Amino acid sequence: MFSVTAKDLSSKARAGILQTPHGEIGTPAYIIVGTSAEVRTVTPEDLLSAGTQIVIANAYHLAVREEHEKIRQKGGLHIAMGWNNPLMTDSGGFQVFSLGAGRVYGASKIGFFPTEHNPLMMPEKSMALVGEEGIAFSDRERGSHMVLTPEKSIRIQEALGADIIYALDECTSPFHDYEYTKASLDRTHRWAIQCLEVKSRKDQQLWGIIQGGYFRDLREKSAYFLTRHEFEGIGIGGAMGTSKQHMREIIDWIYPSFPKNKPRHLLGIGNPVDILNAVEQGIDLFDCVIPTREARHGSLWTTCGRINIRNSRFKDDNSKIDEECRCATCQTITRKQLRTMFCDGDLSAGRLATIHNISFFNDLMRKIRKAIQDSKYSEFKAGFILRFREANS
RNA sequence: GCACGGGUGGCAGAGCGGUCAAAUGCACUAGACUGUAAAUCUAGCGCCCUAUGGGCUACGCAGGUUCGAAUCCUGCCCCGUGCA
Repeated sequence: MFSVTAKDLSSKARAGILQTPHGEIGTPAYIIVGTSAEVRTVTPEDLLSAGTQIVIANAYHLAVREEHEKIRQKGGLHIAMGWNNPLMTDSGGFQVFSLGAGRVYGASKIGFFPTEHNPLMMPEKSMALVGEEGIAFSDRERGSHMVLTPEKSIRIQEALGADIIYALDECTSPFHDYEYTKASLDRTHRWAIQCLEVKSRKDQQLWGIIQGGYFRDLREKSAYFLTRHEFEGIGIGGAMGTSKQHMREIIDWIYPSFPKNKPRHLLGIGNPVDILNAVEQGIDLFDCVIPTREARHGSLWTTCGRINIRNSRFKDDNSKIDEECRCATCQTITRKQLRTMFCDGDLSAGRLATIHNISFFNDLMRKIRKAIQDSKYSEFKAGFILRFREANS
């Protein structure tokens, strides 16, 4: 199912091929996020022409309004989305964080947290409550309520029918102390086993997720545990500490447990620099909302750094968004034109920006693969970052 | 001509004696966004300074009342509606 095809000589970076019933994925790869069975603003044709290899949708968001049943009746996610290429679904475990601590404190997976607050002391503000059996989600505004158990998550993901599915986990946050994170980790492991036991479709790969926050022994324990069960791929999830250095350490801690022949997915990461660093640490897969969300918000990624296309300095800029980019957007429109569209509230601006950003990230991964195959990864990385940051500052 | 109603920051539109450099929305200027409750959110938006504070000029124009006026009074100039 996964094979390494090339290794960089001066780092842990590797290139490989991940096989699925809907096609192969060359790794390192970027998984484009399509939470609700669509990548916002963009068509499957757009995705393909932007070099997309694989898309990830979300079990919670598709099940909270019973959408997964309709998708099952249609014949599955591939058909419902019009995407006859590799697909992945997330279990819903991340929503413990995003609808809990993330929502209550506006926190993200990496970075500063106001540690004087502890979401455990304010459970009424959270939309996700965790118990031994599973997660209880409630949305008072929308009046929705649902319970996600390991088995339920698998059933939903089997109804959706993605090529790769995830075991239900609990994504903790840096708010949680060692004791909580440890208890949560043991629970996530029990859930992971339940998912393995309950899984019935043979055409889907089940992957497990390493948790443990920024606690070395917990991360090592989790990595050891998960890699010794029959998961076909390994996700690295949860709180990544409060700095990029912490994330780096976490990956280093768990690296010794990684089986060489299984793909490693750093969930929810990230931006180009994070990716370049993590690839060097042996990571194969990434996914993040950055390309799509930021595109809709007017942030465009280029080889010379990120730009906000709405800035007035692009008012008369007749150059391409990125001179090196070959995406459909860059072939047809200038910075000035795209800015005008954004400022006019033209909805197709979001689509054009999304096409470009997706293309940029897919292209970055393509270059990374090439550099690894040529065993010039460190050189490539240094050159890319130099240019990326130089022009951006 | 008479009678009402109204003239507020780039625009729309609150305020109707002090807490008003003036609500709110739009526009504008920046910023944020890392397993998507995000086509969203945050901040700034009269001028100047020794800038989590201080000064100056402002609510059609010109006067007046008052300790104090965008807010009250008088005249003038515009705009809308009705009646001649």
